[in-house]
Amino acid sequence: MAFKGQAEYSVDSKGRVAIPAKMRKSMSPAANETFTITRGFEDCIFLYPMDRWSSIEEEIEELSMYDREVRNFVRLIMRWASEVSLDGQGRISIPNPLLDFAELNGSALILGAFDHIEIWDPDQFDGYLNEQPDDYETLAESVMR
Amino acid sequence: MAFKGQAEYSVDSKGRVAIPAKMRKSMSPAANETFTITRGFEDCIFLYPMDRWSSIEEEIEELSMYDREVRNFVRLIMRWASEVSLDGQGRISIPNPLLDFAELNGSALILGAFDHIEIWDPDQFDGYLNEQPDDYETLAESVMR
DNA sequence: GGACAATTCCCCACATTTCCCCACGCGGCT
DNA sequence: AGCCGCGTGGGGAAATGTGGGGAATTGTCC
Repeated sequence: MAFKGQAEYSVDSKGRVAIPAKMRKSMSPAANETFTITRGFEDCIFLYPMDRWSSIEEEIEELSMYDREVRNFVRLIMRWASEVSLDGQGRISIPNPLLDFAELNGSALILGAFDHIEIWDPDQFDGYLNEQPDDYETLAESVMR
Repeated sequence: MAFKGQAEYSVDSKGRVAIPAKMRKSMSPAANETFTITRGFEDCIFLYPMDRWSSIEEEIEELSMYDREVRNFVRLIMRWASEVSLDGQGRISIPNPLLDFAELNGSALILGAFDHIEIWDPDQFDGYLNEQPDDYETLAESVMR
């Protein structure tokens, strides 16, 4: 089941954020209430359920560490990655480095994004939207063919 | 399980550095809390769990020592290599030659890098990042196809 | 070959951080 | 109106990183 929807929740003083109940329910039991959280593209945080993440790891495993670009990429993706599990209240705690990276302070925008969940600082997301040259209709044309 | 995450820890006067608990836990028991530590690529130190290292040794074994380049490479990689084990507090001690090579003094950046752990001097790593021409998004496109 | 010095290894103790559990309040559903 | 689910906040206990001391080992010099 794909992740859908959005919510704006608070980030408490310990760096914890609630994951919307609807998204929690659309996770496979195989994920064991556990995510791999890492740096996303464009200033946000990605949250992959464990079962989905393991297929990404398989892709990375195919790469050759003797290639400079590969090393660079692996350093960037793995450096920010860590495993996080839901606590009894359905929250995760975001590691400090990622809090800084995404410039989260006080509140967070949680987005369902098909195979993963994204966490944005609300202001950063506004900025991102304004930067995009193409509107929804144009994008659909070029992406969906 | 792959190595993930980053941490900035201190290198004490005896050349000891703690390995983050999360990385220790993602090691196979077959590694027996032992690493092969050696010179890495791009001014850092590589730390391979024993079980992973033995597969690298198998790769090297396939190479022909009658090839000049092979001899050269083998000298470079094996010269710096040594076995280190975790002490009771989850630390390793870094051999002096490698401390000098990586220009470590006082603090170290520990990076999870999938099949190995990297140890950087924080300033060196900053420099490395700044040298890279491509950003994360561009790298991902070209590396992950 | 033996004694000394230096280094390495292992163990213990402390301070901080992280993790897990419990309690409250708001809102929607029955 | 009452109940249950959901997001929010805080406190206590265990785990984690840091520093230092003493014993065993190694290498060196006489």
